[in-house]
Amino acid sequence: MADAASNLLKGWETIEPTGNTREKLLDVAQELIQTRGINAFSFQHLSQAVGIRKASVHHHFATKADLIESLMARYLADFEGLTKGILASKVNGKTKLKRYCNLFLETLKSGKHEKSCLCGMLMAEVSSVEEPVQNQIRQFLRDNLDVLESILRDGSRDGSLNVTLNSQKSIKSTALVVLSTLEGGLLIARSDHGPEQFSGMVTRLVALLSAT
Amino acid sequence: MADAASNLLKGWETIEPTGNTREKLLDVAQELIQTRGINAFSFQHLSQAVGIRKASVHHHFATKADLIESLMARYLADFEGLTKGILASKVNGKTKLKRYCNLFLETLKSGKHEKSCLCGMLMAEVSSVEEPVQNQIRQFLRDNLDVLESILRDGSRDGSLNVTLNSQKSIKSTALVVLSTLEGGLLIARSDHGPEQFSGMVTRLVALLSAT
DNA sequence: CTTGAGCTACCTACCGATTGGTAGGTCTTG
DNA sequence: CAAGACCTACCAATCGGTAGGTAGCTCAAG
Repeated sequence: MADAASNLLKGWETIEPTGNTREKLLDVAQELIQTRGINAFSFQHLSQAVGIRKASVHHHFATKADLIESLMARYLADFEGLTKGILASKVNGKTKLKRYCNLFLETLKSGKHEKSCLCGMLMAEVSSVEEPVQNQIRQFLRDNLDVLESILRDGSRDGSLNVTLNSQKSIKSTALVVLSTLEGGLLIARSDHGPEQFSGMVTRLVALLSAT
Repeated sequence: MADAASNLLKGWETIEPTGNTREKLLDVAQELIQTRGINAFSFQHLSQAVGIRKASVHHHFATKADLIESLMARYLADFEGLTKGILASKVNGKTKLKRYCNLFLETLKSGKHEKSCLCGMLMAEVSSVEEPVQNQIRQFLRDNLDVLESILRDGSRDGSLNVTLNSQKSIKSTALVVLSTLEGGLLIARSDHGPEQFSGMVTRLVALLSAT
């Protein structure tokens, strides 16, 4: 590592298309935040993991707030793509609900260490993020509650889920129960008995909402 | 249950609580962790809030890990007292469940800023705490799941709650769903629409588990 | 074809502030 | 006088961030 000069020269031969470093920084930052949290990761860790110097990270993201905002924007877009895929699939509501829950399970299982939802981690440390990111968090919640509401409505219509639809408030509350369960379940499973525990919980949650 | 404070002492001749400074330190630390998280509070903040110097905090708690361990020990004991009171009360299971959920609502509403569950915050930042505290977290989870299981069993017996009891695994999973919902709901409500939102979610959760 | 301005991406070296923690002294009280 | 509680003064490490420089690429003007 001491011969940074030769690293520099040899590095350029195998340089890849621009934009790659920035994405890699976001990838590592996301993994670090999902495993450790926002206040337990630093530009130092980030730079070491990616293989560039700390100051170079600032070239891509001026401040930590900028980094997190960019990261959340990407996360929101990714999640929206995944949920749209589920909503568009031609299966009944119960199956859609299962698939939606599996997004969280996959998050927990992916990577070397057990990860939580990025937005869940930011919610826990919400007092440490700037206002733009707080708005992004609320956006994530609104998006997901809308998706869940849609799924619950589908399931109620096709008879696979049992949700009382007479009250507009009721279905929104049910969506909130589901999202809360998934977010809380991730945190608990990560500290306790891992993906298996989470998976069992999801099964029970879906059963609670299923038609008898 | 062993008092963690006595672990710091060679002998156990000083069981009696020392001056209230120590308790005040724990109070402030708990409030800071519940609002900001473990990595966003420092001995500096703590000393300023209590009105003593930073070095004096170290007189009461040698390290940050010691502080958190003592804090969690107190929290576990407090929570156990509260839940025992609920379990012992002569009301039906559904009412017990409502009262249990209200413990979390009260946590959210208490204090100047909106607070989450201490254990929920530690779960989010679990990678930043030492092994003894990780064990305390798991203890908290086990205690609460046992309490919930007991409540659900009561409600099933007296007919106020509708939980399929044929499977031992089912009732444990249901307890986990409830705890996850409460922990996740605290985080969401704190970032979104506050105690009202949480309260509405709890109402829906109880309804989902109620006898038709 | 060459030159050089301007760009991106990265670097070394530094900044003040804050972190958790320690050494050692002072004051009070039983 | 012993011990608990609190103090001042310090430490190395790390934090987010900045200043200023360099290597390679692109592209237009001479």
